[in-house]
Amino acid sequence: MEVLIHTACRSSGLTRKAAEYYVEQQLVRPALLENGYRDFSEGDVERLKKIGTLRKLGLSVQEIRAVLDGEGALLEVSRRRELAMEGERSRQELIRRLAADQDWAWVDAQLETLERKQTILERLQAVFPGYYGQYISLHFGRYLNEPIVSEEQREAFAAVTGFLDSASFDLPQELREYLDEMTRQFDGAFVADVQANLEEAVKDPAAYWQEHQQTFEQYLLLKQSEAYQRSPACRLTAYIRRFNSASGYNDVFIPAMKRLSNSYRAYHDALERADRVLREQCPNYG
Amino acid sequence: MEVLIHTACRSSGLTRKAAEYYVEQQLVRPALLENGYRDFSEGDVERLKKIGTLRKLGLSVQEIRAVLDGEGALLEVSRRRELAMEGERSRQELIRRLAADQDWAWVDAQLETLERKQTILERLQAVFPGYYGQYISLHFGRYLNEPIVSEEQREAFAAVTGFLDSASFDLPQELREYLDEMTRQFDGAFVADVQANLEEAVKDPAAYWQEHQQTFEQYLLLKQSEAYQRSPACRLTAYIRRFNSASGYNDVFIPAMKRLSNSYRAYHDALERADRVLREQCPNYG
DNA sequence: TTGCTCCTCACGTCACGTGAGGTGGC
DNA sequence: TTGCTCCTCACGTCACGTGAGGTGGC
Repeated sequence: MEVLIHTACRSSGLTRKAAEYYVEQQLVRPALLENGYRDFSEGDVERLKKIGTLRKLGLSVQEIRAVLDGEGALLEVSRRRELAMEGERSRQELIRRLAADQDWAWVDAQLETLERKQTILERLQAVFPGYYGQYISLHFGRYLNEPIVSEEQREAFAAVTGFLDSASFDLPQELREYLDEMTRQFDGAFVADVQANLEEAVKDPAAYWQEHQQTFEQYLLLKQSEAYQRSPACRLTAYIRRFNSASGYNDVFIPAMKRLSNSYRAYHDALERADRVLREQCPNYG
Repeated sequence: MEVLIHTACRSSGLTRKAAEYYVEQQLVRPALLENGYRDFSEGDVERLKKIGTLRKLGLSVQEIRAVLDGEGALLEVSRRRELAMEGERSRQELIRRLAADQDWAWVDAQLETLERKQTILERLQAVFPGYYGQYISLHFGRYLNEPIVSEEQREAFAAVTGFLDSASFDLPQELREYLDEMTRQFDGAFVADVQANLEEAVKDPAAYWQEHQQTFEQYLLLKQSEAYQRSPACRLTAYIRRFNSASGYNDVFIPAMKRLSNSYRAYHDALERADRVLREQCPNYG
């Protein structure tokens, strides 16, 4: 029995025009009968249902296309939207402020800072895939809320975006999957936690070392084990290390970030001090 | 000296096409020179700047029109967007869940609930103005996360939207301003606070009464003072009381909410019990 | 033949961007 | 006259909604 468009729409919950549009966009490809009528298979109707759900969730037809023929796509969509919503939240806050005190100049300045931040975070997410990219952009996002006041900062911003536009972090498939697996639980709360921990460590590295000495030593021991040497974790670390030194991440991106953002410079300097302390306390650390 | 479009754009930060569009939409009305060229006054350029800012904040041209010729409009925009973002957040959460466990049917059910909730909240905000509307919709929003399973609930939903579509809460200008003033600090955190307080009171009204007896008694005393009787607060309370009994709020809306949402019924029953207890403890309460 | 479904255009939406083609000013 | 600015169409965008006009099936 043929399933014509009316029936297909009733069982998928779409309108006729919507279904026709998805057919035109080749999201579904119903069979064509001799008289020109479309015949929707059961699979077609299932696809229409999913399309409807994804549209209600706010995905574009392009995004739906990607989701329907690849699992991982939904994750990338989710990351992009998370970033967009972050921007929306900031803008909403600015609207409230503007309504309260009518300070147009201040709002303009904030908007400019916000736009720079979003530019950098978008590119970071484009370079670093999956949850790892999300982690990276949450990490740097914290230091991108300052206005640009000097020429040096303007130049640093150009250097940052220049680097990010040309960088490519192409993990081999196997490591990409491993990384996705490892970072699956990197949501906002988790990252905030890591960040807090890191800040504590950086602030008073000696005390942190005292408290977590055991954990550290176990970790270093693990790193020297043969099992670790053969593990994907080890290959991933090696890949990232190579990327950092070969791509310009260490020599171009990080220095530019330090020039762009005072708070990032402060953080990074503290990190380096902490690193030196750890090396002193723990000779086989590096 | 005339200011032609190129100059006006440079000093407002817009593109020529954007500025032309705003002129076409009558957001600015530059003078027309004999040769057909547009001449932008200083005021026009100021308006263009503001338009640019508001567009970057995400307002539509319609909304900008309202903001440019009435102060309060920005507040209404802010409320609408707050509601929309609330929906966005929920949808984002659903995307994450879908990516994690692929449970399409569950997501569909959540989307349906979400849509009903948004429908009701939108109308609530349309009926009740300003921060007061925001408070009301935050209050009821908490009880609108349940799926519809029975016919009675379906009917109750229709009754709720029917009521909200026809209700009108037109405060006299003077009371409207007073209400806006009073509720200016009703943000999310404040409402959560009030809600928590209320829940505590409702759970164990006797204990709550013990603890806050003084405050209550002062409040009741105040209400009997002559100053209060002449205050806008008193007139506002009277207006709301009249609205509640005359519009169908008490007789249609609240009963329908109780049929629609189990959690609201539970809350409301507890509230009534608490009310009875208070009346017993405190004879001149009602 | 009558109603109902199906089909394919065509036009509108929103805030512009991207030209094209023509005129004014120096 | 040359180059630059100004003007006003016209068309495209995204995911459909709203018809219009014509055909197929019972």
